[in-house]
Amino acid sequence: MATRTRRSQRRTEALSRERIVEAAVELLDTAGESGLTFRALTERLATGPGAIYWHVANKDELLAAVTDAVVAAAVAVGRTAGTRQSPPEKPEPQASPQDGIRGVALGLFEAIERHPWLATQLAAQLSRSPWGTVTPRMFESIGQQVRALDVPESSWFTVTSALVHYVLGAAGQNAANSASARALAPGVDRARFLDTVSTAWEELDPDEYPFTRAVADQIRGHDDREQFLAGIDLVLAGITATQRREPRPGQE
Amino acid sequence: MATRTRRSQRRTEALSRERIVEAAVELLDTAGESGLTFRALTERLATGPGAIYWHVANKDELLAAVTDAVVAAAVAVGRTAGTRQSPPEKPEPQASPQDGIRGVALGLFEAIERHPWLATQLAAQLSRSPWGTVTPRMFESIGQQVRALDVPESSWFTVTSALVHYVLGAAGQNAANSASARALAPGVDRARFLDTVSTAWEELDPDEYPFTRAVADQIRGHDDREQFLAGIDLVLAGITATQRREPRPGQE
DNA sequence: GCACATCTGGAACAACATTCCATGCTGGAA
DNA sequence: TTCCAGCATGGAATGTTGTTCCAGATGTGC
Repeated sequence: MATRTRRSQRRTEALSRERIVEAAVELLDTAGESGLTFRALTERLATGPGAIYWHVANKDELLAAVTDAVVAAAVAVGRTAGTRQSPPEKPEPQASPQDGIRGVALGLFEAIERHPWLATQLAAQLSRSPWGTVTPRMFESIGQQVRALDVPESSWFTVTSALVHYVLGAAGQNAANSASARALAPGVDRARFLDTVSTAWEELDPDEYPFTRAVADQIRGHDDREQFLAGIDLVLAGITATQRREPRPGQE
Repeated sequence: MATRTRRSQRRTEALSRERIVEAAVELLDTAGESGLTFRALTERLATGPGAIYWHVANKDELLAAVTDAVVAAAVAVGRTAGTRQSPPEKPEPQASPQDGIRGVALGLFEAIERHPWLATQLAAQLSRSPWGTVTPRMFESIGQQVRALDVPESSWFTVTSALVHYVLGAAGQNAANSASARALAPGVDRARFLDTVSTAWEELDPDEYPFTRAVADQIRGHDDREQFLAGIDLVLAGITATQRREPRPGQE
């Protein structure tokens, strides 16, 4: 607790909204959602609550800013078609729109994997102000790729919404997996964790859960990322299937 | 505040886990997520904290129980193919699996619409214990319909996951809409709310948000439920498109 | 060198989840 | 009936949280 060097540090590393957000992200990553408290923040930034409250209105606004910052970085990475830190000289010469969508989706997927708290926060932020700054960000990144498909403009909104919603739901669930896999077995491979889940599902009531028991074994070998992309491809296939036909099918 | 009749009521309406969960749901519905406090619970149940803690371990467990109860009711309704309170005598004679899936999805959709806090809680519960009691419930309801499609067994898990994930993401987002529409304009129609959002999107930076600005106008007339089902149909179309082909397409 | 708005941090406060414990109640045994 | 064991209860007390208040420090205009 460096209490004596504060005055000389004052303007050397001045407090700013960005520094607060940065510290909050680190706290969330290391200590989890319950680890982000104003007291921990003041200690980490060697300051007092008043200083923080001068830059952010309250905890909700801080969480919103944190979520927005991480999402912004995620879709920025995703926009370069999914390869992490690709050299910006030739940004994917003839990447298909499908690959672009996979890239953005994977960017969000990996962001949630890196920051497990992001799943909950995304849901919370979308509930609090659904049309805030985070929704347009994802909407824009995916929508730009949708526009590159041969989808009629009247369907842009619906199609993009479907993709965004799938990404949100899937990434959230998969982030939860990796989070508890990490918590349950820090060093052990996730195979052990998946095996536990699979066994638990196999022991469900046969009358109530026949289907879940039947697919329980498929959990064991599965790869989160592959399955996530398989879902994306499912939606993409649905898009091309329903948008390419001439006027409309008589009955589904 | 009936403080005097407590002793005679003691065993008349005994405290139970179910009564606590029921009261918690009502509190969440009327006062929002922040309205569910142990103090409010004790007042509503005319008891003390110790009595509640005798039945539930802590707030997290209470929230898990509450979420599970609401989800269980939702998929039970959805399983009867989407029509609310249909007479149980003839439960949908020749309903297609597609309609079954739409029914279960709509059941969850409407549950989140009725209980706006459910979206956040679902995300939180899935993050805390992803393979708890709520995931198998949704998985089973949708999976039983997937099995009725002509999908090969090897794809059951992937296909069902994709559907569940879309439902979670879409229902969460749409619940957020109706929630803030209600909060913003209690009596006014949601057209006014959608108009506000649309205008906000039209005023975004043209360089950063060209697509979002382009589709902003499509927000105005759109119906949450229709769009939700359109997304479901998109995934269903993708399923039939990719699963009906004989062995496998050479390249996507 | 002086005043001003900007910025800081410590102390104080209300609300919260949770724990503790003395007391009440109920169903069965004497 | 009377008693007792143990399930069940509710009020008081505790520690932590988000948030507010305010006296003072800091750097910038004169």
